[in-house]
Amino acid sequence: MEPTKSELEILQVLWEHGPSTVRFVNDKLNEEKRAVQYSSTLKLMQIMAEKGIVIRDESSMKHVYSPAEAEDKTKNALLEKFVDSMYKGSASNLVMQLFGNKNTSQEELNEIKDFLKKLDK
Amino acid sequence: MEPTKSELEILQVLWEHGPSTVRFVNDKLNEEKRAVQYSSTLKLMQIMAEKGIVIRDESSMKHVYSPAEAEDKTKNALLEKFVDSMYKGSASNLVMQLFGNKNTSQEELNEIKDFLKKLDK
DNA sequence: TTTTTCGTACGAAATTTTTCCTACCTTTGA
DNA sequence: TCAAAGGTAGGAAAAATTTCGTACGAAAAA
Repeated sequence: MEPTKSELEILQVLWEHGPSTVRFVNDKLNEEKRAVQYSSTLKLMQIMAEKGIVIRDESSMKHVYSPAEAEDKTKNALLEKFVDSMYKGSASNLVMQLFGNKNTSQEELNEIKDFLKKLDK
Repeated sequence: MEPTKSELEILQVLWEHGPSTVRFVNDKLNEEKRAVQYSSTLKLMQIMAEKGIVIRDESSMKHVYSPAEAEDKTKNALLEKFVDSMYKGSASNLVMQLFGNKNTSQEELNEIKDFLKKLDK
């Protein structure tokens, strides 16, 4: 299913740090993103568990949550949706946009070029 | 400002077809996306005008709406946000994900190659 | 002229998403 | 033992987004 904006933030913590408790995720959000109450994070993660976006291990009192799907799979789906809606499905258009964007560093651009060259072999 | 999901759909019609009336946009949405009432599209476009996302020409009775910002500028901003949140700001990671995905075709790759050649000149 | 069609304005409802209060249970430590 | 700290559950409210009914005016057609 489709994670909402806030749900995505939580997924990102789980991706980065692995299976986590609500307390841990909430702390990270407060450190890295924005102020949010513990009970809000709890509620959201409960909803995500209901939706099947995350899996909850209840064996210990402190429930441990993990992403239900692999990071890559979810990201691919979101990326594809983004490309579809923003670039009519054309990945090359997206890349061209990236190269036209002055915020993309030269270093990044070189990495991309190298990567594409290798792919071509 | 940040367009919402529905607002983005409207922007896309405006980008593709140029300055348009509500009627026109609503027709396109119904053809290309999903059923939606005229008054809903009208309301949304009015809100977008208030927010400054689009500009409204009221000189004729049929108001004509255009995007307030260039398509590229808006898309760059959204792309950057996407890269930041999903790939920690690494555009090359995004590209790798894109082409690690089996759905991206050889044709797409060739387009990019051509594009890069031209860039190099 | 009169009716019908097509436009905008606006308020309010519906839906989705987010936030947090409160109750209550378990564990910890004084 | 028993208070304090820390956990979950659940409901409800708040906020954001989306949808649409209705009123009303202008233009076009009959």
